[in-house]
Amino acid sequence: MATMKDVAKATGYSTATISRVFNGNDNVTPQTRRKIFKTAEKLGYKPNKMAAALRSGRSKTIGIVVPNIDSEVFAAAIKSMEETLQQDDYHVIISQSHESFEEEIQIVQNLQNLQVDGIIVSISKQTGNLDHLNKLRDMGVSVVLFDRSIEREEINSVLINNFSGAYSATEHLIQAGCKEIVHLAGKDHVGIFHERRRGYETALSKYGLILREENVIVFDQKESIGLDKLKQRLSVKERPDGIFAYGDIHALMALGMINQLGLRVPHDIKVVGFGNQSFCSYLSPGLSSIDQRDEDVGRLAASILLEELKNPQEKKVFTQQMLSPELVVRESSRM
Amino acid sequence: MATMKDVAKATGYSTATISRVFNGNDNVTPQTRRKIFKTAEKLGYKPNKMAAALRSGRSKTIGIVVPNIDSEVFAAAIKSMEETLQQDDYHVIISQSHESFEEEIQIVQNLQNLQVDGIIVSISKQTGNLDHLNKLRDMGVSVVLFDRSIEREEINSVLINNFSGAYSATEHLIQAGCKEIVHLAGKDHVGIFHERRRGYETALSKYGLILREENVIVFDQKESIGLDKLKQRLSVKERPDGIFAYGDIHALMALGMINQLGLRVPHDIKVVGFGNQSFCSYLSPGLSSIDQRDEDVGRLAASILLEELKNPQEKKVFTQQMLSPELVVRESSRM
DNA sequence: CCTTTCAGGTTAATCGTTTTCATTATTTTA
DNA sequence: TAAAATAATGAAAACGATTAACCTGAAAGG
Repeated sequence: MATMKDVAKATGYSTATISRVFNGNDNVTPQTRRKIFKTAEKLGYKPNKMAAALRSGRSKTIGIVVPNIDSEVFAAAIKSMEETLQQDDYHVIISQSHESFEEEIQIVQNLQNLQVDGIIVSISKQTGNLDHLNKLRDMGVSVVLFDRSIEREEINSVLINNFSGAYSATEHLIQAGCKEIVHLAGKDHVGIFHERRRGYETALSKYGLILREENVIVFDQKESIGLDKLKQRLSVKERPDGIFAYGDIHALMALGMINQLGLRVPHDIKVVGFGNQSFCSYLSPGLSSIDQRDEDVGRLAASILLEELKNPQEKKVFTQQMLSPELVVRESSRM
Repeated sequence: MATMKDVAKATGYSTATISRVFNGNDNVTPQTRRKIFKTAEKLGYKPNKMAAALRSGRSKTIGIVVPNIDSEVFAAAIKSMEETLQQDDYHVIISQSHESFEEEIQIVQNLQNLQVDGIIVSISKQTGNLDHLNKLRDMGVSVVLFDRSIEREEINSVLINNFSGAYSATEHLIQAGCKEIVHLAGKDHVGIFHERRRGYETALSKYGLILREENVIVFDQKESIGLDKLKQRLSVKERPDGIFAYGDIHALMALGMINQLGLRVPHDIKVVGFGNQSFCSYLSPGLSSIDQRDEDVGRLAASILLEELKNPQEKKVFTQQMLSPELVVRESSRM
């Protein structure tokens, strides 16, 4: 493998000049530049990024930390992050915390040793504080959170407005004529699920509907208890006429149960999910859902990071963006 | 940030010894080891991987190249690769080729400049030859392909047997009583789709069923033409009683159409998909499907890579693994 | 014609490790 | 007990770039 020295020797220039040529726009004559490029090409010279990273302190590498890579949310966000960062010649290193706070801390450590220039993180459900990230930030590594955060922390973040998403979903059901709406809820200690529940509750009260305890069913795809409760709730005489699920998968499970009970969607009961996963549009009836705009989130997070990397990171300045998710109406909730 | 020198100065040992301590089991007294670890801890010393990489030529980094990160197949495979590699202290760099041969070549170049120790690739649909990968291999970088490959190439690879998967899916439909089975097919120039079609055809002929041209419908979720054709095919008097789709999404679309036409699954027509995506089990009726074992594929590909990294890569020796996918039977194809 | 100025280059130190070779201390062997 | 073998450590040269600081020669200004 040819090195800078080889190119220097071959062209008669010094390595400094070679370096300038390969790093863009310093003071070099166009002719010099051309000559150097040509012989570099001929020698098959490619800059060794490790060496550059070591010397300059900038690795041109960004760490991305997510609970899990599989999961449409994170996969889609990572996709657009990679695309955005790659445009500025950054590479992307991926790690999974598996929803464990400890693993997350370990990973952040590792990434620091790897000299990443920045990291983009979606914190684990167990993450109790952001000390590990703040420490990193203090050491000059840019940090951006996405999808999940912790309130009151002064840190760059790109979130979606789970509250407003849930609110519009519920509002939409109400406007479609639903009077008795069930909410399939996530565990309440998870911030985003809590917000979704709040959105549901607020919409109900705004429209003068009564918030009934039995209409909030905590639901998890790994446990059958939620499904049982739903079945019960749908089997009473005055059964609900709308369901807002905190996730598309849960909406899908509800659809199955509805089907089993011989009810028809949307005629007897209307359903809205959350996430707008790709299968929603291929179901029939199509499942209405809240689009989380994962790719937008990813792109934005990456842009904020790039911005901070370009400009001398002024202390204590941080960006918080909250995207509004969009309701996508399909047949499952039509009047 | 503390460096090796700092630890050396603080302990009185030389950097060589520090290095030995941090790289495991060379000749160092347990006491020395302990002392060094202790002061290293105190100083907050962490080895700089960039420097180590530069000096040793080993970056402890593996590049993963996939067409797209979102897509359950790749996301799941990447997930288990990351988990496997991380156990041996390797990091994972991800790039997307967007199904473009040119991008793929570019990426492989980049990864080489990054001094990755190995790469795991799922080639793009456009990739016509493996010159770029063979070149890399010749330069001492380990290469493993997964999910997709090119016939007759002598290169490490982990694939699933698309033929046998499709065969068992079709066979299963036949054994469930289907006499007239439609195959929703992918474009035939894509290797894996071609194999699936072959599996379908072979099963038919094995069981003495006639292969009718009108029963093979090329289908793409982005075009409506396939769906139209399917509708037509299902609207005739002697309509098909089974559908084997080359993807779960396509099966899902078929289910929608079946629903629309007032037919019942599995009573009037049975359906099997391919991929066993997570939504399959939450549908009702549950969608039978071929499980591609993405996580196994990922884990295996990573293991093969690790193996090769450990042992001096003997030339011209390569491993090819073909996993058999498994049929998962659900209600959509019950008798 | 002499001094500035500045574009275009060069020199050489440096980033933080790994690793070869040499050195010293310790144990084994004959 | 001397010689040989072994174990534990050290000195210093890489690895391949970046970059601060320093040159040089020619154009420009007076």
